[in-house]
Amino acid sequence: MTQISASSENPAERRSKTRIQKENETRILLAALEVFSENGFRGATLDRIAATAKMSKPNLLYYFKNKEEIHVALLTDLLDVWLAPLREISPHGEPADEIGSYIRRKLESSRQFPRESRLFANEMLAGAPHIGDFLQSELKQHVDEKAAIFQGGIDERRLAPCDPRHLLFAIWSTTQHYADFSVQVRHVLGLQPGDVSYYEEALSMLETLFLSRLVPPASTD
Amino acid sequence: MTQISASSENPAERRSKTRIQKENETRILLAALEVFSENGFRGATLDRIAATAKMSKPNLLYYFKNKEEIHVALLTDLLDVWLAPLREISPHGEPADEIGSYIRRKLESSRQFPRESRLFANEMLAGAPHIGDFLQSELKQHVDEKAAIFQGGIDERRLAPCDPRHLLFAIWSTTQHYADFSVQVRHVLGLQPGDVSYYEEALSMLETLFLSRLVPPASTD
DNA sequence: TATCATTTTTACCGTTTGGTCAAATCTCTT
DNA sequence: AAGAGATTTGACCAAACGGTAAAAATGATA
Repeated sequence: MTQISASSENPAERRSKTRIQKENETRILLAALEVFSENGFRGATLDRIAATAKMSKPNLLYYFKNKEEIHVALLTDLLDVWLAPLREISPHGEPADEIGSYIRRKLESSRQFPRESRLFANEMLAGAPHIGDFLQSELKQHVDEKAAIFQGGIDERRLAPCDPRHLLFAIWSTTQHYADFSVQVRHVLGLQPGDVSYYEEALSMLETLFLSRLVPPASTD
Repeated sequence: MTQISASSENPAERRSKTRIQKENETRILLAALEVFSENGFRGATLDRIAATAKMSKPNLLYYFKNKEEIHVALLTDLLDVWLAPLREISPHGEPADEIGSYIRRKLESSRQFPRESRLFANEMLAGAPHIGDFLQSELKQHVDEKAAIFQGGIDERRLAPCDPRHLLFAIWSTTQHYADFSVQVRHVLGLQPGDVSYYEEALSMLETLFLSRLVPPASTD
């Protein structure tokens, strides 16, 4: 009895992935992340990705049908990573606590996934051609929801009056900066290329800025 | 990778520039700014730059001897723009005032020169292959100098204890975010593509964050 | 171990890319 | 109006690019 095999041309469509397939797709996505995050979509080449993955270009194209499909696969994975810290903001906690833990999660995410962060940044700089829909719908919804939480905190005078969406922008920018602009950070701090020891100072700074206060009240000496 | 240094041969080096030469160089740099800031160095093509400048490619290469020279010319101009707001920080003012006016200058710079900001961001994401030297020397020097001013403010208890260099990072990231991630900002706020009306809200948020305080002291109800 | 599906390689294709060259055109000065 | 120099163009090139086809090699399994 011949088993009805998954009618397939593209390995990605087959029912169950083989060991080799899983390994190679992982290798390709890892290499692609490296290349796309440095050079953006247009600046990346299949040759470089293939070389980074130590694989021939046709072999790579056996697993992904074209350059864009690799990019989309990466972005899809990325959006989950990007949203995860935001999702955890709770409507029940003290606003200040929620902000603090959100900052810690976002900063940790920058440290753990700097290439993902740069991939995202590259997509933004290019005008978000692939994830515009996500930004308009899913992200906006999440932001509106979490902004409402903070607005509640403002109404209760547990937070200073401000636009909570811009508060989120401030958290995003300051935390992502340490991944996206890590070259600048290291050069300015006089650190070696691989050194990421600045993350502790960064957290300290951001906690002072967001949770405590930077400028003390004017003294009346 | 070639770093910035003053050396060229082409018509750019001739004693005095003709009217046409000045006009065309301006047109080229403007077009190149558009293209490089969206796609980065590797993602940009001479064909697109030439098309944007409404000029044939060989004509373009009559004024700049290659792609890299255009990029370097842009970056050189850019660094002045980037540094200008920082230079103005005075050691004589109240730290809070200096921070406030620096934020306003940086934010205004983001509004006025969003493409320059994105060009800079692209260069960072790519690992600063062309301006690594600038970051390590000139920028670091400026930062150390201005950080010392803020450190003085901290010692006098006019600023909360923090690493002033990270304070600068926070200012850079929050202000530049509105230029670099403007697509995201607009999508989240539900604004139209060309709309930059969010800059007023942005300033208000940043003044609250940096100069006032976000989280009020715990009340003792 | 024979068989079949999966994986990899080799050789290639058409297009785009960065860049050159010489001829043609234009502009400015005299 | 002519000549010199500046500018522009069209025709071209080699390399890099995204991608394809088919054969060869490998792996899994009965």
